[in-house]
Amino acid sequence: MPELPEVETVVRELRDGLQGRRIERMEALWSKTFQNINGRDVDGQRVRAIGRKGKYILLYLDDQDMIIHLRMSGQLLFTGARSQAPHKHDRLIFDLEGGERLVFRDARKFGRIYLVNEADSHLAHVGMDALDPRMTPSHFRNLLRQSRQGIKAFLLSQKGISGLGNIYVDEALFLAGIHPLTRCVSIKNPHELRTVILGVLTKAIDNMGSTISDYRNTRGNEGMNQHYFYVYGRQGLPCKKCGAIIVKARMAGRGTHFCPECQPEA
DNA sequence: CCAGCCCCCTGTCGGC
DNA sequence: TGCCGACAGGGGGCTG
Repeated sequence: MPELPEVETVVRELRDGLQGRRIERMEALWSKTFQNINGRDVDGQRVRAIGRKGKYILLYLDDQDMIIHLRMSGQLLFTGARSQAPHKHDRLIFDLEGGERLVFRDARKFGRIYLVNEADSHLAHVGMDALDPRMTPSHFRNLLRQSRQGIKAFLLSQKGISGLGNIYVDEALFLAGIHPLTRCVSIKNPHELRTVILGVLTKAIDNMGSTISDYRNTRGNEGMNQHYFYVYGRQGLPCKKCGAIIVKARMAGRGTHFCPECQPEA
């Protein structure tokens, strides 16, 4: 479900509603969700700071770091009253000081929450965040030079650059006029692709993310960016640039949407 | 190294 | 209506 813009939207809301507050008690309703690496517990700890790397949410607690990945259907929701019974899909409950409650809801049970000593070292294998200022034009160009993968597979891999998923890869490649199977090395204008990626992600953040079915922000609201897609989910409809019919095909293991005219095969 | 599977799960939708 | 397969914003593991 959530890619960088959806995760960033949630992170900004958590900075508002969770940062600086104490977790009085955590309750696990589905044991697989919570992966406790070092065996300690979070009860009584304060959330000192909140960060993000790619699609990972980082909670810096007093003594440990918590890493949250929503995967396909995970949601973090402020639900208010503690008296109400848990929702069918609630996997983890955080009772916060002051009486409010933060719930991790996840229909498909793919989401994971890790308690680790240091988040940053734990995520060292994840590529640089797409919006990191160090993702300069020359750095991005070098990443493309070093990979022999197709561009869609590379951007989805989270190696080198992290945060893009199936929606925003398809949208960015369309706007850059690049066929999804183009080899990274063969991309003529990496600078332009990087610029397009930044534009696609920041516009989606401005629109509070994209909701296809499951994504909600921490208040349970849908995003708005799904109303502005060029290709994602638009198979069979005319291209907004040239009028050709948008095609959906399986590429890099995922449903892939593109315009055969605007994104010719290399 | 890379592409292509499978798996982890549940819900939804289209076809018959 | 009901059943059944395909598919879904992700990612880890395995094989060829």
